[in-house]
Amino acid sequence: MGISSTDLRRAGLFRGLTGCDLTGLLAVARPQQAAAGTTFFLADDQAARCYLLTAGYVKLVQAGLDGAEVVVRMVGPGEIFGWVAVMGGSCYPGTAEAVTDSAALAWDAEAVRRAILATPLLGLNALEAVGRRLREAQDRVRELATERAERRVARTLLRLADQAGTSTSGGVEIAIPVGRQLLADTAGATLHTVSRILAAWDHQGIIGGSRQRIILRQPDRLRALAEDDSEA
Amino acid sequence: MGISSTDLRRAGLFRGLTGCDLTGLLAVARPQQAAAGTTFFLADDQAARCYLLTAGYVKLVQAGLDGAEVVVRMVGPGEIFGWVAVMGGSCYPGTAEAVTDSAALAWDAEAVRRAILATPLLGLNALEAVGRRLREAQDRVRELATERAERRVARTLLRLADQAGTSTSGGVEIAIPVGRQLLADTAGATLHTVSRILAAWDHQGIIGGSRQRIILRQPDRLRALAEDDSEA
DNA sequence: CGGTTAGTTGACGCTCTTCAACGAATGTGG
DNA sequence: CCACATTCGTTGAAGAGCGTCAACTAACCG
Repeated sequence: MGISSTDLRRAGLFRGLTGCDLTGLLAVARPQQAAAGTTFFLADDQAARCYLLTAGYVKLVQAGLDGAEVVVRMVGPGEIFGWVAVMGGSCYPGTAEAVTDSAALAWDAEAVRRAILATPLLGLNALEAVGRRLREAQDRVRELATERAERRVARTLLRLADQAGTSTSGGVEIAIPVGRQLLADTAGATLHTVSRILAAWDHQGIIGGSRQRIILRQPDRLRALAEDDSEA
Repeated sequence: MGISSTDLRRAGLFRGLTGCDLTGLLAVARPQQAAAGTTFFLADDQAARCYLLTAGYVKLVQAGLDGAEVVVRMVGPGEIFGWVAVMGGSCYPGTAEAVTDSAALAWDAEAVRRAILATPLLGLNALEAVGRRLREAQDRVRELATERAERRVARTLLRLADQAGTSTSGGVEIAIPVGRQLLADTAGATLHTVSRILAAWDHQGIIGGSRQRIILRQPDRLRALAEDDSEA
């Protein structure tokens, strides 16, 4: 079950690259695994490698001064992580912890620099990927600054569904084990607030699920909560 | 008062480029001005150009659903803006409004793509610049999610001082006209909360200044407020 | 000197956090 | 298969922070 070049081509990062380029990149990549709960790297580690997630889900977590955790990003298959610190030659700003059993390809910082210099299109693609993430981060800044918890949680659920949703008969199920704490750390709220909000939505039939599992039964109503100015 | 290649070289974006590359880039750049209060581009405009600020200060603003504004970033001389939207071929996510009279160099989206393909190092530099932005944005996400208003305002002031501070006898003066509203939009708070916080600091001699002008009289105490877990 | 913009300050109340206790689901070892 | 510890989730009550409303003062500008 090796990783083929066609797998790689599917990742946006490698769009437009020649087969030759891809095999060259594969040759210097190191496969790496992380079981659920373990990490690819820790915050403040010297950034030595950057990653392309091939399977599983990884959360990038930053710790606040008082121990509060914030999920900066959820990474899904085909997405890259750890690139920013590597390009800047600094330390990783957060910890990359596998939420499910995960697999990734890792490249050394120097190998990536060489690859971009040799294949400028790769740099262009990376720039686009990092740019998209910058945009997402800026959107979250706006949301945290202006919107209230309920709406942020709604958005968080929709994003997760977008990233890891599988359509079932009863609605869209999020294929990642999502606990209240994780949701809270992602939405910028406390476990308690999230629990209350979800309980209310559950009673209204908007969502369902059980421990660590969430099903969006009425995504439209969630979308309304996330975007509308008035209530439903 | 044209812009020389040495000016450009000072901007991190062009580090390591040859004089030949630089003159080529200069040849396709269009100088553009914006008086204080006017804009380089508006949110939801089709992203046609990206910019390198050569003089002045520009704020990138996103508007929330209810009309609340959030300052996503303050841009100073030598920094680039508008790149993310251009690379993604999408619309600008926010408005770029000059806070002081400003000047910039603008490049067409296609020219930038060509330049990066021709000069991969430029792509590498851009990737690093965008990466730094991403990191800053993620830091702000963490701050907004975990810290309270007072600390966020302290950080905002320190950042502004870092970016546009001039040392004077009485302390570090921020060389940008900073109103309470701007500060609030940047820190993620309301005008009123900011006013109260600054009034308190003023009484304690931590800061000073007058209308639209702020002087950090005791930057160390501000730093303590921004970073320490306990109070002063 | 009026008009306008920027800033201050008080009172009130809504969200959300905090503190605390409880209930429910999962896994483990006997 | 059942007692057990552990993790996860729920729910109530109290209070803090900060947003909102409102009124007022001070500075700037023709």
